Amino acid sequence: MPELPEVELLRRQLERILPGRVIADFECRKPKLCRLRGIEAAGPGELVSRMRDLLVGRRVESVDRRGKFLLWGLTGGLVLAVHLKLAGQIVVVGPDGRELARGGHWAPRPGVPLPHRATHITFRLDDGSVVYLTDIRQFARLTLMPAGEVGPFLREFGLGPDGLREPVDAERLEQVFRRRPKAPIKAVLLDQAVVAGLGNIYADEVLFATGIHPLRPAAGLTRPEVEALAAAIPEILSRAVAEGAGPVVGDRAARDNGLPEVHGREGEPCRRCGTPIRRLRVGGRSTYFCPTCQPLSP
DNA sequence: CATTATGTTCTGGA
DNA sequence: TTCCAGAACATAAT
Repeated sequence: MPELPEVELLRRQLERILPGRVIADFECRKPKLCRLRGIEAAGPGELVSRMRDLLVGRRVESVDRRGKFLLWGLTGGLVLAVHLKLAGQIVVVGPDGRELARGGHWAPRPGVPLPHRATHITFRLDDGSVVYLTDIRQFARLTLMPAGEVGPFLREFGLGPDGLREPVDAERLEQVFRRRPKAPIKAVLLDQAVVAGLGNIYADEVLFATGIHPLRPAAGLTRPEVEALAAAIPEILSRAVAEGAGPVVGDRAARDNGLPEVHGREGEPCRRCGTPIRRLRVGGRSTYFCPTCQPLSP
């Protein structure tokens, strides 16, 4: 998905729109995107209608975030957890047809009329505005559950501390790293148990900022390197939020001066030393780094 | 046609 | 048994 910064930016938009609104209708054309948790199981054929019955008439009270999950607090003690995964997108259109919010990944691009053919879920609100969830790859997930289930639900994903709201503890990082003797640090940073919210782009950014080669075994990092990582993670994530995050948004000038500094810049000169940025594959993901600033041996 | 894509989970082999 | 790389998920853009 969208990584933490983009989810946070979307959360801030939704927080100005959704709270106070009542869900007037809910439609879903792809039942597999929907889940119920801690609520009496319905047959697969009844899942969407059950979910609709539970959602319609409820007021949104809050829009929270944990890692890459958006958490909509609803009246009656229910919470809707939304995960956009790789390609999910939320667009809110006001009663007058004007766009009020947009966040998530690519298709459909701005200007493409909604609902798009990949718009699988639609919420109609009591003031006439509409929330569209579009996902060209159908990986996004909506889970409706009682508020008491949120803790266990997130625990099942092994979510670690949120990369933005809690300081990252170097001590704990070191412990987690020691349990992965051979895994490259880049792969370990993608594990949401380490820091919830880091994804492929910002894992690269954090390693560049700290001068650590992505293939270094996590367990082999020195204490000062782990401390540098712990400091860099919240710093980079909050900077990304401040800059408006994401290579998809942002104009050319922002891209030249702001984040991302290495990700997606193969062949471009490193901003610090001028060496061409290189790309390799780690854990199946494209990984960008500066071979000079991020040496393989410390 | 081949490659790539901001995420997560499962499988199978070492 | 633990750990890790790769495949799978489903589709579009380049």
